[in-house]
Amino acid sequence: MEDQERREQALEARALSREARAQAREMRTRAREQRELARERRIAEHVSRDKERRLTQPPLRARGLTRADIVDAAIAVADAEGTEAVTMRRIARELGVGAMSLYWHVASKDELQMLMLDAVQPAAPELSGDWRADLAAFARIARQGMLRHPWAIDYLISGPPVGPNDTRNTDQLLAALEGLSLDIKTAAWVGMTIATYVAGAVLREIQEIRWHKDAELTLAAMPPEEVEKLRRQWEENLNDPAKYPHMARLVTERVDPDSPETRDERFEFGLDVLLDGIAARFAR
Amino acid sequence: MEDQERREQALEARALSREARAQAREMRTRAREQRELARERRIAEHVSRDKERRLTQPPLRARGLTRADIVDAAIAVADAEGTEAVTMRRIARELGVGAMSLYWHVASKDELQMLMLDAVQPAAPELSGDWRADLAAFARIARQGMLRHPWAIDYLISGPPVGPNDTRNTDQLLAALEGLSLDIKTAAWVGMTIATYVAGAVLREIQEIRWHKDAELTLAAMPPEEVEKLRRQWEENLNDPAKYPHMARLVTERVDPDSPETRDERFEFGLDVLLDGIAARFAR
DNA sequence: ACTGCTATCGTACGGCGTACGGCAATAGTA
DNA sequence: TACTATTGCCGTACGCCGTACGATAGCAGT
Repeated sequence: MEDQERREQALEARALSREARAQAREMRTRAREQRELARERRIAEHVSRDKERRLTQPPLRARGLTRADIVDAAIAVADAEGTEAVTMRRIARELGVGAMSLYWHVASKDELQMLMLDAVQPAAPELSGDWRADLAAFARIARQGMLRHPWAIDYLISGPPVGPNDTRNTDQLLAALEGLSLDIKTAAWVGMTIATYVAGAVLREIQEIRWHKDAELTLAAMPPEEVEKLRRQWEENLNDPAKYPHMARLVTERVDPDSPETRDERFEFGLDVLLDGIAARFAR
Repeated sequence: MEDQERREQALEARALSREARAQAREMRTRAREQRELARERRIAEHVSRDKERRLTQPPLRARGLTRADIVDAAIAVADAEGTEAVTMRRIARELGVGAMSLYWHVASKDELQMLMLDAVQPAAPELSGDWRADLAAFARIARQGMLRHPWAIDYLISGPPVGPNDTRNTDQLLAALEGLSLDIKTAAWVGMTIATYVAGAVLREIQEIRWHKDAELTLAAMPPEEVEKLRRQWEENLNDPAKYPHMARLVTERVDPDSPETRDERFEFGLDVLLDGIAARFAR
């Protein structure tokens, strides 16, 4: 076990004193309250649209429940409130039916998640014939699709790797690669490499976004002098040239590699580098 | 909403008949049983090692519970049985203490997950000075670390993006990039691109592994003629040149892009392409 | 009038995270 | 030595979760 030592080293922090503990708990509670407030605000935005939909369509009970209804409702809940809010009971309430009624149409929550995931796969782009442009368009669309439904990444991990829409997109991706006239195996691998980069980028970005939002709320719940102290501490920690000689340069030159403003730019940067690599190796 | 039509199209499947439904349920139950059997077998493998550890160390109650004990136990459970098995009650049982005792040492399950994640970050490799070799070594170690603890990906999404070990590794990654003598921002972005590729690869691979295992168990629980029918159906579906003209080539040429045997090779392929891109753009 | 199928739902079970308050052991102080 | 405060641990309870099971009510075919 070579990481044994590192583990212990990472956990040397001792238990806090009782009052520090109580204070921390209070802060957490406050942060949670902030989060819930934000959630409610977010829901309020969605509510009008939902109500409209409810009014312009015939009442559900008249025309009967369908799989599509359930999936739509689940997606709406996930979009508005995130994965944790997606429960069978909640979806049923949203549709005005009993919780167990859903199980007539879907076998389990897992199956529902699969259906949700496949339902939000964006359509592949039109192909121009320029492999590089097409591949880039592919990557952008896939990324945008995932960022529009950030909850999807939570299900991506547990579900099966392909649904029908996913299959069609993969096929289109292979089509885009025809311009390079590779053998089919190499083409599949190149396509997979692009998809891999996109998946990683989306993963990182969603993680960033969530953490950013969370940190904001937590900070909002703290007294300003605490915030200032924390910021200073954080900066000093990173700026310690003995511990992190290279990270220090980032701080002193005021470069924030995780800045939200450069998110798109960073994605394009990596994508470009990757396409360069493909071109260098395969373009005739 | 441009994906509205696709969603409906993807969900046109009608409700199943009663007996098909019952049969499907039975199959699911059988598959679950298989899964549980496999889980128990897996646990049995781990149990001896754990017992040994339990015996060679002083009993916990004598020396008192620590954060590190809790994190270790949680990691052990996660390694043996996956994320779902990691519950506060279970960890406590594993340690021979009450469930609520854990909360003296960790603030919440979320904090525990963060600690687990940081604890299994592998150490960065020694640097050779050859940027390309160093970057590749980095990527390989990061990947291996995650594959050794496949549950980590589940927590990666929800947790904050950095812990102490992660910070140190990032610093080392920047160090490896010094050979290219880039400005710090570009270096950070290049490093991030590598990390992104690795994250995506790990995500895909773990997804693949899980699905593979799951499919195996499901198939094992089905009568052989059912299996054969399913396989034939699946192949015909993919082989339909009208629907998936390019996927068909994969089937006819007997290329399986998701084959477990080529997992390492595929990772190296993409990594190589990416490094080519970096070299093409930045190597002097 | 009777039968059987479709769709819906109420109840209940076991498990989850964790708030809260109590308790024993220990340490600090007079 | 006696008293007190702190630390570490834990039993109970609450409100969630997914979902098994069986009971309907409406409807179609005979």
